Amino acid sequence: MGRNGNIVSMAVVRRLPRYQRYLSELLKNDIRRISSRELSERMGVTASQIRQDLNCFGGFGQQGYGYNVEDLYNAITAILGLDKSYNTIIVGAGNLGQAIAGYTNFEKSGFTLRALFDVNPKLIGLSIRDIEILDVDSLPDFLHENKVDIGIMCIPRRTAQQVADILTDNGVRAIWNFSMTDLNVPDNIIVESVHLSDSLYTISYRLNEDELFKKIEKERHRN
Amino acid sequence: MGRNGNIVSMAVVRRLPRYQRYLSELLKNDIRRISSRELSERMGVTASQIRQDLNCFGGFGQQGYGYNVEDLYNAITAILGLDKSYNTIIVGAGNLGQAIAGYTNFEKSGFTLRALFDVNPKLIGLSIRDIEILDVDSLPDFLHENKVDIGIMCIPRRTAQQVADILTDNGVRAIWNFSMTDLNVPDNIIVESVHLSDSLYTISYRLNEDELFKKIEKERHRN
DNA sequence: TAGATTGTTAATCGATTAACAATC
DNA sequence: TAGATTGTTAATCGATTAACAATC
Repeated sequence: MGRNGNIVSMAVVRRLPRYQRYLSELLKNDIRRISSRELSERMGVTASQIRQDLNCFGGFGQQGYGYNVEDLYNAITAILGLDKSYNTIIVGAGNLGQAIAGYTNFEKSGFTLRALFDVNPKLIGLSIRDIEILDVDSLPDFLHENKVDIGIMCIPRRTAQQVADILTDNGVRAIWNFSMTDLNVPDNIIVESVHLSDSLYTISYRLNEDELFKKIEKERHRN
Repeated sequence: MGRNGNIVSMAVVRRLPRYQRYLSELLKNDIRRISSRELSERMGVTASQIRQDLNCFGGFGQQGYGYNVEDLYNAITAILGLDKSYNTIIVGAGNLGQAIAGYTNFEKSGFTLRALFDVNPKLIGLSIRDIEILDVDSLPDFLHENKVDIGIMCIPRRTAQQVADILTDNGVRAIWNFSMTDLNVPDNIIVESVHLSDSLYTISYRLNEDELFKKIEKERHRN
């Protein structure tokens, strides 16, 4: 068992959705079979890695043949839990919350948005795709009456921990966190954080790396 | 030099913004000095890792004392290139594009949004924070006339590669990609992809992992 | 000075890649 | 059968952690 309490390491798990995307493309192009070598060339990874990754979950290929695209696609879809459905809510119905609420692709993959919540009286009562924006004060009551699997947090840093506590205290099993802060939650709760600013700052880092190390080199010579 | 052409490994680089966030919190709370051990306890990482990471860039601490919070904060800010400014544009002014356009925090960190682009005639001509939404057809001309460092792509998969080509052919040095597809770009172009669906699917995976491996175990017994 | 804590080297751990026997 | 390609073991590589001399 990995350090995150995961059976399979997160390094592998994070590659699975990408495999699914590429297989879905192959399916669309009516490609019926594929070898790990050919898939590896398309994806820019090693064939070894693909075979190792898949074999965490079972032997999906056939020696001398490769993999049946449709079977493998279905297998990975099931591994990702995308053959099941999930109730979600969004807390924070600002621009980002509304953007995520608008992604109908998530609905198609089995993630059903049950409600949005906000503090802003101007937003409360409005609807997005016929899903109402409710007062965040009613969140605990809503969670008592509705089974919610995933809470999507799109609120400012300030109130994030407080909302996370409400979610985890009321049966929500996983949090998709867009608040730009880290959350403290019980061990059995899954947290997936998307820190947009962290992601952006890696870009500015990389834009400056060469210059930075020229400067560091120069300082070293001085001493 | 790392495999991404990076001097410092991306594993380290991706931790830097988090260090900066924690140091900024310490600053706010008027904490002047901190040891790697105490910071490690707050952040839930090892003190060794913090010292190793920082020493990729220089010796910022002092034996027997620790680190001066303000100095270290400023150093990491400079390492991340956040002491400089960047011109950005957003291609795709839908919900997500508008959400990102609305993040005034990015402006504060030196990322200046110069324009948005869209194909939708209903959006073209509108403004967000006084920044106009332009016709995507005018994108090449705009890039000729304006130095743009970072192109932020919030468009559907279908046209993503095409737009990426326009950006990279016209002097944009980095792409922050929210289109749910991989992009092919020249080696010298920086791409940072935020695959929201990939992130979400790791949650459904983790919600089902235990059950999945019970099933796999059962199948193994059968054979 | 004595205590604390860094910067850095060495040891460990985990992830990736290579190799190849098994087998379709 | 011969060729191809898997599943899996072994080797390599890189990242993390531990240890400790240097030094504030």
